[in-house]
Formats: sequence, C-alpha cells, structure tokens
Amino acid sequence: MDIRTLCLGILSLGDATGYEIKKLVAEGSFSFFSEASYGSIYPALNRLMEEELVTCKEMAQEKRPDKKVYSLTDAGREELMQSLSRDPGPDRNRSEFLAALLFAESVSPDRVGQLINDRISYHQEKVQALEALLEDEMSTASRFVVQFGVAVQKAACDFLQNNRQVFEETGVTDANQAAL
Amino acid sequence: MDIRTLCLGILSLGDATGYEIKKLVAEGSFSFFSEASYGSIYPALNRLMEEELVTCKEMAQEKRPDKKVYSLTDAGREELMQSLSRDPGPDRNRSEFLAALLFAESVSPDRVGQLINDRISYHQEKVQALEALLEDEMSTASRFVVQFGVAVQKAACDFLQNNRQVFEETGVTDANQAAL
DNA sequence: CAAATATATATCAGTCTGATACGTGTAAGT
DNA sequence: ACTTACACGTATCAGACTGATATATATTTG
Repeated sequence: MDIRTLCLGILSLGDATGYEIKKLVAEGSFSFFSEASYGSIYPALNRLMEEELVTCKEMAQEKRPDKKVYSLTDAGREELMQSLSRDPGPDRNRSEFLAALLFAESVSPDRVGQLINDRISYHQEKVQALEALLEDEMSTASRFVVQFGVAVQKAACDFLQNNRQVFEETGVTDANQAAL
Repeated sequence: MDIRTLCLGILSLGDATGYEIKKLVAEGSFSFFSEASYGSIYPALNRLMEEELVTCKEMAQEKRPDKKVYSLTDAGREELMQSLSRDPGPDRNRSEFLAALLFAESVSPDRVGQLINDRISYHQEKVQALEALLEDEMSTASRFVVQFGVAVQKAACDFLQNNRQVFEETGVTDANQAAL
C-alpha cells in the first residue's frame, strides 16, 4: 500500500494533520503493519489536494505553528474504496535480527545467545505497547488488528524461548542434532 | 539491513551470482525476512567490487550469457563482521491486508469475510512453502530461521480462524461486543 | 535554569522497488 | 509442428520512500 492510499485510509477514520498521521503510523494501531516518514506524508497530502481527493483547513493557532487539517472529499472516499476493492498485496516482513542470526552463526557463536536475549525483550516490549493500546476504546477492526499483532509477537517470543537451545550445544555433530 | 550487507552475508555462505542472490532472497530461507530487487543487487555488487570487499570470476558459458560469480574477500568478511556486531534494527512489517481490514470495515462489511478467507489461504501456502524448504539439508541457523517463519505464519493463521467471528455479527452493539 | 521533548510543516540526498529491456534454451500446451 | 511460457543471466531507470535535517515555539523534566 502506497503512502497516498494509507493517508486516504487514515483520513477516512477522521480528519487529521500530517503530523497526526505520522504519529498514528509510528505509535498507534497502525504501527504494527505500516510505516511512513514525513518525507512521504507531506508530498502525498499535497498531491491528494491537487487531485481534489482531500480538502484542507488551515487552522491558525496561537503560540503554535499553523495546523493544516485534512479531510476526505467524496471523490477521495470513492478512490479509497477503489483501492480497497483490489486484492491486498503480500506481506513484507523484514528482520535484521533473523539475517544477523543466519550470518553470525559461523562467525561468532557467542553472539547468538545475546542476540536472542535482546530479541525476546524486544518482542515483550512490543506486546506491552500493543496491550497498552487495547486499554483505550477503539473500533472492532482496530482491536482485531492490534490483537493480531499481540498474537504474532507472542508467537515469535515463544518460539525463541522454546527453540534457542539448538544453538547452545557447541560443536554439536549432525548425529547429535538429529537425536534432539 | 541494506542490500549491500545482505549481499555480503549471502556471499559469506557461499559464492553466488547476482541472479542466484535474487533467487535466494525471493524463494529461499531468506524469503521470510528480506527482499531485494535486481535494481539494488547489481549496483550493490558493483560497489562491493570497487570497495574490494568481493571479487568476481567471469564464467563464459556456452549457449548462456556469461556468469559473474562473486566471492567474499577477507576485507569483505571483516566488513560483514563489523556490520553484524551492531545491534540489529527493529523489524519492519508491512501488511496491506491489515490496512485493508481497518479501512474496509465501515465501507463494505461483506468484504471482510472474503479478505479473511483469502488471508488464511495465504498463510497456509506460506507455511507449506517454508515446510518444503525444511526437507532439504540446511545449517542449524537456517533451519531455526525457517522454523521461526513457520511458527509466526501458523500463529497468524490461527488468530484469523479463532477471531474472525468478531466481524460476523452484523449490527452488533458495544454492549454485545463487551459480552463476547 | 538548561536540556529535552512535543507540536507542526517542509525539503533532500541517497536507497530501493517494480518494470522493462535484451538475448538464448528448454519445457509445456495446443 | 508451432507457439507460448518459463528459466537463465545481466542491466538500467523513473518513481517511491527513508532518515536526517532545518525551522520555530511551548512545555516538561532534571
């Protein structure tokens, strides 16, 4: 999903500024499955303005920079529905951790234990952050998505805890490995 | 992890051509956690050549275009170890499916069931593809990574099967939802 | 009282994707 | 027999996106 469509989707849930969109994507219910930088959000909003898929109200604020609050137009809502009617593309999962694990094994066996410890903490923190989100009110769909995130993070965590011992026996032979 | 480091890592496991690196990343043990296009792999290999972190043997082939088989140099191995000694960055998970679910709810309730059905199939296919990989011989680390992928895909699949009913009761009230 | 954090918009070099081009061999479909 | 698709293999490029940075002020924290 390109950032343009992501912005349309977020605006379909309520008016927002570019800054708020960025926060939602970085910390909110969206954080588990999407990312976007200012460098993509602001140009996307400008383009959506040109295409008249959103409108913008400039809100002068005392003691704050002006806000630009964007709202979806009917054409924007239509465009979003068109996008969502197409089948969603495949997931894209990137993990430096898994890459490091694969490449580090032969290079530095001791590093693996530390890497896994850190990763278990990482997943536990993710779970906590997502569960904190669940305490607020949210739509059925948002709750589903956040709970999905929790389930996946917990599965990752459990796998690491239950399978880390395969790295712990040093100089293990193939025969020994087969026996485990 | 940038593509340059990814190439170094793959070459640390054995010599390869650009084409083979692309295949590994798209279909092999790496497919679960990384991606790379020709448009990033070939320039990365050229740059690694300039930096003398890899060497290249041009293999003339009859009835085939010439192959360029790349190998890691000692400096390349050192550079890889430097990269792996840094803490791995956070995971990056993008899912058009989850985004569509969030945005589609209010727009077209019927679409949700179809979306979830398709997604369950998607995860089941991923599991099968990963389990097929496990039938080949591979290093402890590779096996761990692929099994990690299986665990996560299965968790995603299970969550969808066990929780999809939250979307099925149409016109559900908040009170009803709380009771479930 | 200083430093860090939050609000808010905006730009840009560098990286990466997805598509495309080119050329050949072999397998599958009709 | 013929044509269409796929596998091998290198390479480029427009457009999208990231991560860092700039600018400016208010509030919170140490």
